[in-house]
Amino acid sequence: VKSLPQEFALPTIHDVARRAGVSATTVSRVISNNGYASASVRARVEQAAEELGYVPNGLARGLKTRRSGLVSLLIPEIVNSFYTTIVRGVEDVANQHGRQVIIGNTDENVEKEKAYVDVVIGSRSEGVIVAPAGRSSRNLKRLLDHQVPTVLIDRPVAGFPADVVQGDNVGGAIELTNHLLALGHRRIAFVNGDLDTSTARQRETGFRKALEAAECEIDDQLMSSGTWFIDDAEARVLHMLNSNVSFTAIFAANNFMAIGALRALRRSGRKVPDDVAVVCFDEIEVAAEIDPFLTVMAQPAYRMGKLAMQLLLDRMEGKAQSPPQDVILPPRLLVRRSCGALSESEDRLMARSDDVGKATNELGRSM
Amino acid sequence: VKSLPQEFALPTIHDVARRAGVSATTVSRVISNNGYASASVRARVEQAAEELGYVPNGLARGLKTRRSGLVSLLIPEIVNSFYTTIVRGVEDVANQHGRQVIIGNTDENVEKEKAYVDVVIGSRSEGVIVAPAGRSSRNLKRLLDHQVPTVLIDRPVAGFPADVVQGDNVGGAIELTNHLLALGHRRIAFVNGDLDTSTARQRETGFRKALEAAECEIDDQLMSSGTWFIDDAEARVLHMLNSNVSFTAIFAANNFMAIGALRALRRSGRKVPDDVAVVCFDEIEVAAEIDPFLTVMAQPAYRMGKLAMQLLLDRMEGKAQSPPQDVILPPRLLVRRSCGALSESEDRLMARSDDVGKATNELGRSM
DNA sequence: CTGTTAGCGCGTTCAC
DNA sequence: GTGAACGCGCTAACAG
Repeated sequence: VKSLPQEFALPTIHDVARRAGVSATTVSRVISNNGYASASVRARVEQAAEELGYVPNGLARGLKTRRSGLVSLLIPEIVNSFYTTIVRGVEDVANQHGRQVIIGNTDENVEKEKAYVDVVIGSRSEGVIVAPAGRSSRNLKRLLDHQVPTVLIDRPVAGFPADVVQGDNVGGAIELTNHLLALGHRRIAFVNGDLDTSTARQRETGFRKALEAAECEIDDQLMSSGTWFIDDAEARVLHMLNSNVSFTAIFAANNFMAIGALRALRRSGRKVPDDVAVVCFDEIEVAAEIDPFLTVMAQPAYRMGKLAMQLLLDRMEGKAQSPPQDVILPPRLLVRRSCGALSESEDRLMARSDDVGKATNELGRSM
Repeated sequence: VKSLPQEFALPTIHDVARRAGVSATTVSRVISNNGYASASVRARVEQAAEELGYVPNGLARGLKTRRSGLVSLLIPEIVNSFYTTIVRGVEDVANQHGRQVIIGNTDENVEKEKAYVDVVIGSRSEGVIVAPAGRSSRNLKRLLDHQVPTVLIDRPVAGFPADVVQGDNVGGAIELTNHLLALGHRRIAFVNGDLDTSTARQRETGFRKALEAAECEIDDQLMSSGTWFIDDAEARVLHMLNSNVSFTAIFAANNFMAIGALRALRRSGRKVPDDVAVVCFDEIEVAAEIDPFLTVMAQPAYRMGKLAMQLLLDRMEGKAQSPPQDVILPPRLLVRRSCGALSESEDRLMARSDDVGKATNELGRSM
C-alpha cells in the first residue's frame, strides 16, 4: 500500500485484468459470460473480481450495449395500495427477467411526469409502464418519439398506440351502481376524480348508463369532480352536505375518494350506511382485513402489473410486432357493510368467505 | 430524407451541434448550463435541441462526470404504508435537489437485497437509504467498500458506521405495554417479526422492560417471532389460540403482524377487544380513516424519510464529515378501540380529535 | 466566448 | 483461446 488515495476510485475491468494476469477483454468475456475462456483463466478472473469487490459499471456497459437493464414504472400515487400492488406485480416479472425497476411517483402531476419521462429517456430505460397523470399525451408522445417501448396501465389514452392493461371501468361502474339501485337508492352522489384521466370518465359513463337504464333522474348537483386527492373529495362532499342537495348514497370513483367522503360524513355527524351509503372503485386490502366495512369494486391490481410487464417484455424483445393489445380485466364486487346490504353479523360471515381471501391473496408471495 | 433508417438512433450532442452550426462542446455547455455561451448561440442550440427532441444520455454523462443524479432507496415491503410514506418523504427532498430516486423492494429477503445493492453500485447511485432486511451487514459492507454514502432508516445495524434515522422503539414499546397494563392486562402475547431486524429486538426489549417494571411475569409461551409477513403472524397466533396458553391481549410488533393477529382472531371467532385486545407499532393511515379502530404507536414516517434524505445529501455533498448521527424520533400513542380503552361512541369523538388528523396530515401535499 | 483533444469503463470487432 | 485497438456520448482540460 503506497498511501491512502485521496481520490478513491472503484475497481475497473482493468484492475481485475491486472490482478488476474490477463487482458481486459478476457475479463469482460468472463464477467458478462459471453465468449470463450479456459476454465483456469475463468477461475482466476472470478477470484480476482471477488477479491476486489468488482461490480461492473452499468453506465459504461449500458453506453456500449445500449441496454441499461432498467425498466421504468410511472405511477400517480405511491401511497395508494392499488398502485403499490401493481408495483409488486411489475417488479416480480421484471426481476424474473433480469430487469430492475425504477419507480417514479408522478403525484398526479403532469410536470412531475414530464420530469420522469426525461429520466426514462435519459437513463435509457428499455421500456416503461405508465399510469398517465392527467392529459399527459404530450409526455407520452415524447416516449414514442424516442422509441421507448411503452405499456399503459389503468388509464388508456385515446389515440395513443400502445398496449393497454385496464379494468372494465364502465362495466364495473354499472354493476356497482345497479347494486345501489337494487338497495333502493335513487339519489346517489357521484364523487369523481380528475376528468382528465380516462378512469374518471369511464366510471362516470358507467354510472350514468346504469341510472338511465333504471330511468332514474340524473341530478347534476350530485355530480362532482376535481383531483384524485383525499382532501379534495372531502371538501366537495362537505360542500354538498352543507348545501341543500339531498342524497342517500355516495359512489366514490376510487378508494381515496371514498376515504374523503367518509371523512366528510364523519365530520358532519352522518352515519354510514344508516344516513348515507358509500361504495367505491378499488380495494383497500389492509382496511378490509381489519374491518370488512367498505363495499368495493375490487380490481386485480397484482395481475394487472404482471400482465403489463409481460406485454412490455414482448415489445422490448421485439416478439410482438402486432398491433397494440387492449387487455381489459373484470373487477369484482365485494359487498360489505358500507352499502347497507349487510348487517354487522352477516358481515362477520362475509369476512370469512373466500371473496376477501382471494382479493388479498392475490398479493401473495407465491407467483 | 434518404430512407427509413432500420437502425433507429437517438439524437446525440453531435446531431444538435451540426444542426446549430456549432461544436459539440458548445452544445454541452448550453445544455448543462455550465460555461459561457453567447445569447444567439444559446438560442440556436436550444432550438436545435428542441426540434430534435434531444435528451442527454444519462449513461454517457454519468460515465464522464461520475455523477449519475440517482439516489437509491431500499425498503423491505412496498405494500406497507409505513414504508411508502417514507418513500414520499425521501422523494420529495430528493427531487427538490434534482435527484431521482430508484426504489428497490427487497421483500425482507437478503438475497434480493444483495441484488439491489449491486444495482446501487452498478448504477453508480450517488447515495442510498436502506431499511435493512434481516442480518444484512454483509450487504451493507459492500456499500461501505464502494464508498457509497449510506443512511440507515428504521433499522440500525450494530457497528455499522452510518447515519441512522429511527423511531424510539424501546420507549414506544414500553409506553404501549404500559397502556395495556394500565387497562388490567397481565397476560399479553407478543407477536414479533424477524429477530434479525433491530426493530424486532428493540420492541421486544421495551415490552420485557415494561413487564418487569410492573412485576408482571413473562411467559415464554406468549412470546413468538418469525417473519414480518401477515400470513406468518396469523399462523402463529392461530397456533397459540389452539394450544392451551391463555392471554387477554396481543402486542403486535408492527402493523402487518396486527393484521395477521386480527385475521387469526376472526377465524377462531374471538372478538376484539372484548375477548382479546390488540395493539401494535406503526399506523395504518387509510384504515384509520375508514374506521379508527386499531390502537397504535404511530411513527412519523414521512418525517423520517425527509430527514434521512437530508442527512444523505449532507454526506453526498461532503458537508458532514462528522461522526455518524443517530436521529431518534418519538412515536405517538393513538388510543382507539382495539385495546378496549374506548367505546365506539367515545371513539367517534376521538376520530375528530387532531391526533388522527396530525398523523395523516403528515403525509400532506404541503412540504 | 468557442473549438480541439482526450478519456470516463466497457464490449466488440479483428487479428494472432 | 486470447489480446490490441476502437468507439459508445458526453464533458473537463486546454487553446485560441
